[in-house]
Amino acid sequence: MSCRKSKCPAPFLSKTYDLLEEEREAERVGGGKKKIVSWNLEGNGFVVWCPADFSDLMLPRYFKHNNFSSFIRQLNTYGFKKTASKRWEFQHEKFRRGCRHLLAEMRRKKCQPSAFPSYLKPSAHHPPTQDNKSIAATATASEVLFMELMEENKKLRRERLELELQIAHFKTMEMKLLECLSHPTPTHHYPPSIPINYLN
Amino acid sequence: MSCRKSKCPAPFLSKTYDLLEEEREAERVGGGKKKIVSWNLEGNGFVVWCPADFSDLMLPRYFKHNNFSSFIRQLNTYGFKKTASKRWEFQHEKFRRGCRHLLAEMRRKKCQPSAFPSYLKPSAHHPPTQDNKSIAATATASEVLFMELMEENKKLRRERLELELQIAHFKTMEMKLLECLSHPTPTHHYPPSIPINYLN
DNA sequence: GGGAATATTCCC
DNA sequence: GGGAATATTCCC
Repeated sequence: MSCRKSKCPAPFLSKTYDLLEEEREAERVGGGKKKIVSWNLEGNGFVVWCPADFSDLMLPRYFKHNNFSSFIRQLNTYGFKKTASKRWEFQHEKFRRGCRHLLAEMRRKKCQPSAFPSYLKPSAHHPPTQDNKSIAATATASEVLFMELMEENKKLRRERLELELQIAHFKTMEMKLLECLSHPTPTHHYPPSIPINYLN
Repeated sequence: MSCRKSKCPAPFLSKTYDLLEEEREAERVGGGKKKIVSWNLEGNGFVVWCPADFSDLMLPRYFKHNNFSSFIRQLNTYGFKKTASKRWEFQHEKFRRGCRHLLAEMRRKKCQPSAFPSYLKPSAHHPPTQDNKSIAATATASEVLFMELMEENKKLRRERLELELQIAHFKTMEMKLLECLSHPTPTHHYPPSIPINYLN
């Protein structure tokens, strides 16, 4: 148990909180600019309004990367939940506007103990051994069904996240392209950052 | 066992090797400047001649930090030995000038796996949960769980379909917009079929 | 969304 | 020099 843990919140949490406060202040004084990220209305969570700008402009100032998915990985590690289907809103019981002191109570998830021992979970990394073949043989049909459902569930969540990320990319591109069309220049070039690979 | 591990060396090793080769090349063509880091005479190790410049100028170009001690921590992790008392010289059996292929054989030191699963080890981070208090749930409880899983599964499939449809729309729009950009007309109108609602 | 490998930091 | 926590990446 490190001394740091008992006193101060994990750097990830402080930084995320700082970043929201900074944006709030910037909005208060500067106004005008479009919102990139902010506390939600109730102050019990936050919304990343523009993942592209958030990743490019804010992440590198607080973290050692500019990957939205790495940021999300951290949120999950600390137990945040995505709480809206159509926007990037995240909540955690202890993550509230005005309650910086609660951050110190938030805990990183460890690999949590599963009801099913790991050798029963299907995985490419655990080729069947003599041991778990015979154990699996004793599993009831409903247990097998249950595990299959769990696997499919996991897969679906994964796929959803991937699709959502793709959509975020599209939205960004879309805006850039519309920008180009609404401010025409004599010679047109393609905007530089179009991930053409999404087009087929 | 990840696919990466069998084929290519750890990023840390490639980057350290690259950095030495880059310096060697720079010295060959440019000459003049004082040496910051280089292979040793025998080519079976390397020397950081100027840790300050090395940290400020080279580390950030290859890694996500500029701390000499983090670099050394990595060297130790991969089994390098400090081989001189008065200068920062490091050697590893498989790290030799001209032998990039040997890097793939170098292995990170592991913290050796414990015989006990992590959830059996005493830890402040694992307060007993409903799950692990009664692994053998009652028939009704597991039935409820099962139904919940099925429901969530159905919801996820629905969501996935929706997201995929959105993406299909985006792809179509994308092509239309690119079309517009590549055949400019004197007066620009927005193409008619852009679902603006996707943009916020 | 999360497991697991690697990277970085912190601390002894 | 290395154990261990946290951060970042990669992959399912």
